[in-house]
Amino acid sequence: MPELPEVETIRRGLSDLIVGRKILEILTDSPKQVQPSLEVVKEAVGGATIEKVNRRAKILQIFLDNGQILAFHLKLTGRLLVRKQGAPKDEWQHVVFRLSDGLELRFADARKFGWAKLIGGQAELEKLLAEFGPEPFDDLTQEKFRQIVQSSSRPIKIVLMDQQKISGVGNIYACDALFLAKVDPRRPAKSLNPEEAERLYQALEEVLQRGIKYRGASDQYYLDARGQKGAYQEHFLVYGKNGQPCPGGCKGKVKRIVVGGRGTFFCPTCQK
DNA sequence: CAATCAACCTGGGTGC
DNA sequence: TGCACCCAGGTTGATT
Repeated sequence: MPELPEVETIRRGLSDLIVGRKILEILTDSPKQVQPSLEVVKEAVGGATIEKVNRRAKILQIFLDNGQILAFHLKLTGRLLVRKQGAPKDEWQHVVFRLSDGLELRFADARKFGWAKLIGGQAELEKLLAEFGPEPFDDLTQEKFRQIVQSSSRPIKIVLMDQQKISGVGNIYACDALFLAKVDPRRPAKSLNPEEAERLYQALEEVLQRGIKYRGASDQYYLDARGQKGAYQEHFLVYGKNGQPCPGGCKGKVKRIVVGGRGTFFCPTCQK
């Protein structure tokens, strides 16, 4: 999916484009993706005005003036696009929120794994978000990171991507952070010494920051709220670079292995 | 408790 | 062209 940098880029776009607009109607050909049900959501959000757009972990939240919240998870291939009414239909467009001022918020999703969920209020939202670990750039301090790393014997890459331990990190940024920190993705997390843990913490924040700076990675499906591609894919360190020369200049090649069932890219020479 | 795997669905790429 | 097969930014739930 969209990982933290992609979801954050979408959030910023949505914040600029849809705050202050009213939701008029919802149209869908994929009602399963609208929860708890299309009827309930239609009833709850119809006529409500959008007040703000937040992000926590990989979840976007659209706050409405009636106290309810629309939460979205884009999973692997979800897009949230703001278009003018009448603009050409978007690829894989499945849920359309008709807005005031002739706009539409379109939820497109090739694989239909993503969802839009109605949240009744602040308490329910907090309950949903409580299952996520600390947020990079916020409450994920270096000290907290070190504790998380020390408390698991699972492969470090799995721990980085475990949303209950740390929020927002997916496959791309986990691979690149581990390369930047020169840590082998298969290492048991608790085997990292304090110096390695600190290096990985810095590397993680660095690659996430780059992701945001380049407005996300448009490997295949990701687009921002305006339908624009990001550019981080042009700056991948090792992600997707199987067989290519190590970007660290060690004369080795990037290798693809499987860790926890996910394709994992790393340099066996540089990453110890 | 941890590891593994299937499932949710669809599309793109590759090789025969 | 067709078809089989593999891979995919995520997460959940069942099984071992």
